[in-house]
Amino acid sequence: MLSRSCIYGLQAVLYLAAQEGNRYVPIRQISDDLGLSHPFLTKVLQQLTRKGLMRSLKGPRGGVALAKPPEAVTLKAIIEAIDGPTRFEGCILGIRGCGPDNPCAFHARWQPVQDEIQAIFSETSLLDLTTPMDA
Amino acid sequence: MLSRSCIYGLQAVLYLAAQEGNRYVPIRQISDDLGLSHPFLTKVLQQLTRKGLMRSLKGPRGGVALAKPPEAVTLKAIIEAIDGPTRFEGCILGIRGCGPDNPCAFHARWQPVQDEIQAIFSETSLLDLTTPMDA
DNA sequence: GATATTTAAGATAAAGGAGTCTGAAACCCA
DNA sequence: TGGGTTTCAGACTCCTTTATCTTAAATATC
Repeated sequence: MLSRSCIYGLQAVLYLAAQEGNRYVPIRQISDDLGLSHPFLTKVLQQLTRKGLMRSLKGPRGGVALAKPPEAVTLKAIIEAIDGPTRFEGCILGIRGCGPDNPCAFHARWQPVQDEIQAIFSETSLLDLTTPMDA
Repeated sequence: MLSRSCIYGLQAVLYLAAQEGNRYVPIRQISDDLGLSHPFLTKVLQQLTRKGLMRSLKGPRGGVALAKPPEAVTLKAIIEAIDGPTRFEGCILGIRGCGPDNPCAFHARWQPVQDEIQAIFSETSLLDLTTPMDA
């Protein structure tokens, strides 16, 4: 449903959001703590850095950090930066020409679910996932 | 979200469900009408035949047909036959150890959406998609 | 029975994602 | 200034999915 790259990226930014302060954290520390491949996670996080979602610093005491406060970063922003914008858009059955003008048979039933998926990713910030829900 | 194989399979069974009667339809006719690759669609439909969701007949006037009436076949059955059962299950963030006992931070928010996705695929039959919704 | 038609099955090829490796660049610290 | 640390960039490998090709098997029609 989400690519592995995307899952790694989300886990990493949630890890960063849970850190005290906003200091640089080495990718090695993140990959070790989350049990992910270090070279591959590095590749994924480079995408986030290039898109301006993270800052990075080379050298000792370097690493990666969030570019914005956790409440200003949505899951959607991370997902789109890694998987691209088309992940949850378009006709799920891939029917040619299906759209608002010419909806396929499944369109009316699926649209509400699709809207809900989009909404939950758009509205959930990293902060939401680092504080208890019943707060 | 769904594999291409799965999308092809769904389009094909919906095509069959929309046919008058339940006669055999050549895969070539389906692939031509839907604009899909014939050899690849053949491979996909073979999986459905092996799983008992379709019947097939070789030779002239042969082809494929639904094994059961359209109201007895759910989208879920098709999806599981092609993509396997794990498509919409498990933690969407791939967090280790996430489950009902030890839910991750996103679990409570995502679960209702996941349940809804499962429900719509389980409850929608091929017949539902060949008759107008407001019937 | 002969022939044309259609699916079945297996091997094979192409493409993309996942993952690794190496060297370079930047940076801190002594 | 020198050395160790860490990200960056690119090339490279591996695996799964997608797609094609070829041959065999089955069947209707003549």
